[in-house]
Amino acid sequence: MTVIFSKKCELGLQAVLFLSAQKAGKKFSASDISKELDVPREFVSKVLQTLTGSGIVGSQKGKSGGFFLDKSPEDVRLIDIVMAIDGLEIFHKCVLGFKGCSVSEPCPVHNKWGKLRDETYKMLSEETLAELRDKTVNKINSLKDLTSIS
Amino acid sequence: MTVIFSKKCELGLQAVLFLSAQKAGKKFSASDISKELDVPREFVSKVLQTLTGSGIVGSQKGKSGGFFLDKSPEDVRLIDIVMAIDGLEIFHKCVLGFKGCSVSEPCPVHNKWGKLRDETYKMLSEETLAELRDKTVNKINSLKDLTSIS
DNA sequence: TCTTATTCAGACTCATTTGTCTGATTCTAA
DNA sequence: TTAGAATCAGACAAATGAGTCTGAATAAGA
Repeated sequence: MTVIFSKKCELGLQAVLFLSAQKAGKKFSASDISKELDVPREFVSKVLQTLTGSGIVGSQKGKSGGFFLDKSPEDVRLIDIVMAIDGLEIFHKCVLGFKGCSVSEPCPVHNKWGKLRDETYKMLSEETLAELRDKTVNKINSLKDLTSIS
Repeated sequence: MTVIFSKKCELGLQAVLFLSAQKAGKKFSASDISKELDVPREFVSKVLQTLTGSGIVGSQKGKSGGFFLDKSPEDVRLIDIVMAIDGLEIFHKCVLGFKGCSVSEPCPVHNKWGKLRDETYKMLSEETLAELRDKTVNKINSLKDLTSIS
């Protein structure tokens, strides 16, 4: 069970954050990323394919190829990745699953959730990867420690 | 795709809210509830079975039996239903899916999500079914309109 | 007591999501 | 130009969760 996003989306977010923490333009194979994030190689490959389609990530085939961030970190926000993989549906549905939930026919938590939902959206859209860089680098480094311990 | 909770949980929340909007102690068959909420009869039955196990809902077998709210609405909160069906796992996991996410090794949105997560928990736990009653009754009535139109 | 309506419980099927494999493609370097 | 190394892309398989079915149990009412 995931919190909000699908596994695919979680991995997409992690992979892009990983790339944004590296030297700009450097390429990483699906294997590299798979080791860093401790997830199956092919799954990385598949998710990054999706992001390649939306222009966030680039890929180069052939020897010494790999995946890389294809946009400037100033131009990418977490919400872009969510949009590319899961879409924005979750920001438009009733948290209790009621049909026809709206301002005029609100569910018992409509207003409260509306506020939280908007803040979640804001959390994902107000900072760019560039602005998140320091935090990202710290987290990525801590992952290395995790895998070297185990 | 659901927002946060599983379909089972969404239906459980809706069914309990439905029961809490009715005359106390009145029994409803899975069919009744299924028609009201426009979901499959057997699915209602299955989800309410789960809630029967945790004592929130009661059931009576045999003719003129059915499901009913087995606790006073003052004693039930939405979080109780979430707990019984999905558990509290989502309140303890990293929203980006990072392994080992914690205060000492936070992900880039750790603090922001922590706040939103706590407020979500609060949304589900600060009001009882009794306190939500007016809002619930309104919503349940609007559902009737929906089905009668279609 | 007997019939009928109804739930319960668990086995089952179906759909979706997650994860894996393979062949074709592409690039590098000799 | 050719061989080798690596990715891409899409087909495939497995796992999970959603939803359905059936038979046994149970209670009400005739």
